[in-house]
Amino acid sequence: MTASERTGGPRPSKFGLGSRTDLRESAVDYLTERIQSGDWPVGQQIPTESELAAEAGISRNTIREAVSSLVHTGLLERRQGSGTFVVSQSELTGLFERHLSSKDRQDVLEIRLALEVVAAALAATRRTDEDIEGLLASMTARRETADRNDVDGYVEADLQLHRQFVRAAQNPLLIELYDSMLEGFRETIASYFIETGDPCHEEHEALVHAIIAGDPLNAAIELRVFLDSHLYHVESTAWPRVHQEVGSREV
Amino acid sequence: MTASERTGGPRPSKFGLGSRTDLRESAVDYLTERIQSGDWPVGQQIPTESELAAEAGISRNTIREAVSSLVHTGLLERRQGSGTFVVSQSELTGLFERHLSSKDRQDVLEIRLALEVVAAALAATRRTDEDIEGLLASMTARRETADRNDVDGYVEADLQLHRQFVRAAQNPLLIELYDSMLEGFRETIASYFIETGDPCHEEHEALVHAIIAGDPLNAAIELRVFLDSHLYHVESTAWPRVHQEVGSREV
DNA sequence: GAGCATTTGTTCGTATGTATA
DNA sequence: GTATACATACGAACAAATGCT
Repeated sequence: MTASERTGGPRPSKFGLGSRTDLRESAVDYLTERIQSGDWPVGQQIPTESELAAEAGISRNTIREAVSSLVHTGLLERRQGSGTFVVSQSELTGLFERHLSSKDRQDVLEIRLALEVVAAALAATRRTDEDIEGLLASMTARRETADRNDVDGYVEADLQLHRQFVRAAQNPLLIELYDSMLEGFRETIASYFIETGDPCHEEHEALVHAIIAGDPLNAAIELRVFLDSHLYHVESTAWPRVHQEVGSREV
Repeated sequence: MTASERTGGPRPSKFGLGSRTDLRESAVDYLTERIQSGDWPVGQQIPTESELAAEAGISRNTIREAVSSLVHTGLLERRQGSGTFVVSQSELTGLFERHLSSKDRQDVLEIRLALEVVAAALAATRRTDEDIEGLLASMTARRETADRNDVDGYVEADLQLHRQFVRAAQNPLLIELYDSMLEGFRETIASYFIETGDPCHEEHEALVHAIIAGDPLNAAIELRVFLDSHLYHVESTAWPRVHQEVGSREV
C-alpha cells in the first residue's frame, strides 16, 4: 500500500540487442557473448557488478545471478575484494575439469583416442592447403624442441600438431570437444616424453604424411598405433595394440 | 551505524554437511546432490525458493543465485507462477542440447562414431557376463520390434543395445559423454529405419558376436561399417567407407 | 470469467567481509 | 592503518504469471 515508484517487478528494459522476456537470461547471453567473442580475454577483469548493472539498465541483483551462473560453469571467477575475472572461453572446459580432475588418466586417454582417430581420418579427406602448411610447421617445431630437450616447448608443439589436424577435420563440435579436453593432455604428454625419452617422431611423421596424402585409413591406423603406446605406458593390459595384429602400414 | 542484528555480510552458516566459505556454492552443491542422487527425480517440482531458503537457513536471494546456476546448466527449469522443476540429472546433457540442437546431424554422427568405435573395442576386452546377457536381450528386442514394424520400440531397443556395449567398455567418462548425447541420436536412428527399411540386423549381430568373442579389432570394424552407412545416408562424400577398402570380416 | 493465493521475477537499500593502495 | 573498492549476504517490497475456486 505504501506509495513507491520504481521498485520490484519486471520492467521493460532494452538490453543492447535482442530483448528477451527473461532479464537474467539476457544478461547471461550478454556476458557470454563478450567472453566468447574475445572482447574480454581470458585473465582480464570484467566491470564491477554495479557498472554492469548500470550499463545494462538492470539491477545489481539480477546481473549478479547471471554472473553466478557463469562462475558456476567455469567461465568466470570471483574474488571478493578484487573483482570478477575471465578464466575460460568455453563452457565445456570448466565442466570437463570438474569431471575429470580426479579421474583416471586412462579414461581420458581413451576418449582422446576416440576423438583423434576419427579426426585423423576426416582430416585426411578434408584438409586444406593451410592445414597442410600448419601441420608441417608444427612437425618441424616438434623436432627442434625435442632435439634441444626443451620439454615445455615440445609439449606445446605436440599439442599444436594434434590440435591442427583435429581442426582439419572440419567438424566444429569435434573441435570444441577436443579443445575442451586439451589442457588435461599436457601432463600425460610431458610425462611420457620425460620417462621414455621417445618423441615419437616416426609415428607422427607417418600420420602427417597419411593426412597430406589423403589416406584416411592409414591416418587412423598410424594415430592409433601411436596412442596405443601411450595407453600401454599409463598401464593397460586390456587394450589391444593394433600394430601387433595388423602390421604397421599396409592393410 | 544503525543497530541491526542479522543483516549483511557473510555469516557463519552450517549447511547440512560440509560448511564452505561460500554460501552460494554450498547451496549449489546441496541442490546438485539432491538432483543427482535421484532424491528429486526428473520432472518433479522442487521446494519453493522461500522453503529452500528457510530450510537451509539462508536468504532467498542467495538460494536464488544457486538455483539460477542450475537453471543455466540445464538441471532445473523455472516456470513463473508454477515453480521450479528438475529436467535433467547430468550437466552435460543440457550443455550438449544447447550446443548441438541446430548443428548438422553429420557432426553429431561423427562424434558418435568416434565414441562407439573405441567403446566397441574396449567392450570386447572388458565385458562381463551381465553385459553379454543384456546385449543378447537387446538384440532379441531389436529383431522383434523391427519384425512388427514398431518404430518407437525399435529405436528404443537399438538405443538400449548401443548404450549397453558402451557401458561394457567400463569407462565412466565415456559412458557419461555418450549418455549425454543419446537423445540426439533418436531422430537419426528413426529416420534411417523408416527411409531405408533396413534394421541392420546382420551388422549388429556381427558386432555383438565380436564383443562376446573378445575380438576388439573386429568389433571396431563391424561398428564402423555399420555407422558408415548412416553417415552416407545423412550425406557424405568425404567419409571413406572402410568395408570397401578392407573387406568385411577378416583383416 | 472474476477473484485469490502461490510462486517466480525484479528491484532497492543496507550492512559486512576482504583485498588493495 | 585507514580509506576505498569490491564482492557477499540479508531483508523487504512490488510485479507478473500461473492455477485454483
